[in-house]
Amino acid sequence: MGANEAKLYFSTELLNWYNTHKRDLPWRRSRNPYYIWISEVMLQQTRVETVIPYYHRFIEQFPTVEALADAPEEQVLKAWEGLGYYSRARNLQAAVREVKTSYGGQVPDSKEDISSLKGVGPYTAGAVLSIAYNKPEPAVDGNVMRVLSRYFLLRDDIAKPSTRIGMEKLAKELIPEGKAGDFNQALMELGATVCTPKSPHCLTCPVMELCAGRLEGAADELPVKTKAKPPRPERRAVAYIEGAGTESGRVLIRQRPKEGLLARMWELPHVQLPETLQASAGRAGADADAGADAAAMRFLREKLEAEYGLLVEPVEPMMDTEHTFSHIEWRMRVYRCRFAGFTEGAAAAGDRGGDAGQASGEQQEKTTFLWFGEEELRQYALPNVFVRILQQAPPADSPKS
DNA sequence: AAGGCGGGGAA
DNA sequence: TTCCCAGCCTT
Repeated sequence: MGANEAKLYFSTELLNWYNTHKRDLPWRRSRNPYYIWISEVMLQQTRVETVIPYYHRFIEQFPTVEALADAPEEQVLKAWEGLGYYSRARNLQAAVREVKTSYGGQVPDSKEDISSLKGVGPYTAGAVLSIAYNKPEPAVDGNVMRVLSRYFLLRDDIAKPSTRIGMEKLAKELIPEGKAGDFNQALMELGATVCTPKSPHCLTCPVMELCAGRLEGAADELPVKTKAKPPRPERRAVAYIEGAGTESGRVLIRQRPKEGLLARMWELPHVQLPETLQASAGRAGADADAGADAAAMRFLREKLEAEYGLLVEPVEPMMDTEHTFSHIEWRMRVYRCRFAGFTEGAAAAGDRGGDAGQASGEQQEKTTFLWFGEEELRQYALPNVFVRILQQAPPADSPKS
């Protein structure tokens, strides 16, 4: 069996299989390059089932390049709330604005032009070019690398950039004449539904007869991929600050800095506890933690005042929760706090949000605080971990039992 | 080349 | 629990 024969068999059978087995996905009902692009960005590191509702809402809210380009960033971030990797949303809008101003609103159809857009890497460029324009460009993602690793018995570490380059070369050779869009999608579809990471469904695979990985009994060990480092744990004390008087029923939130983790998202104020306070905070309500809670509450109060001129009086622990990022694990304890104002020099939080100057760090950007209630729910984007806390926390004005 | 950057579903 | 998902960007 020659190598070329195995390749032709692979492409032919895969394409035939796709034509009868492809899922009916929203973005497959359109050839609009803008819609394809939106879907591809949302699908980066995110599952199809998760993306579908976001996709519908997003194209309804921003139906054209122009609509997204002209929208306030706050609104775009809100539409992305819960999807994660929020730089995708900011990069997408920046790129769409570039398309509006430099490309007359038309999504570029050349590799060079589309690759110059923010957030458009090798995969997304190939996906849009092939699916929307049927250009013979490879679109190599995790699915494709897994499928090719198994079928061609490639033991290269797919975590290495050099491996992806090789896969792209191979994938491009496999594209049947005039069928780039369908073939690339077929490759990913096979990886998503048949050639799965664990226990692949080889018996229903359209190319199992010549799959070198299966014939070698190595399908389960492929692809080779170096393990990621485990996330580093961080203990954090969160301030659940209830409003009083005209702000009754609301909770104080702040906006994160414009760069870095969860950039420009809103959240409950929180501080990382120093190592000396990290060890003991573990189980809410346990007597043994009373001292640790007292120390954590004191640290929380002092830190918020020093950093933001925010005066609070922590009252008691409310709940514990964890949130794991790719590289950090937040172990959080939420403390109910009484609001006691801002120090002189730090503007009070108002309906429109007030700037609170930071006592330390002359070059740091100012932090905006505001009272978050029912009316603000639709406007401000919060990471899921804080949405969960707010949902579980009892209403601020409800009597405690 | 390595690390930052979310969140959730599947096994 | 562990893995990894239709990846990209910065250093």
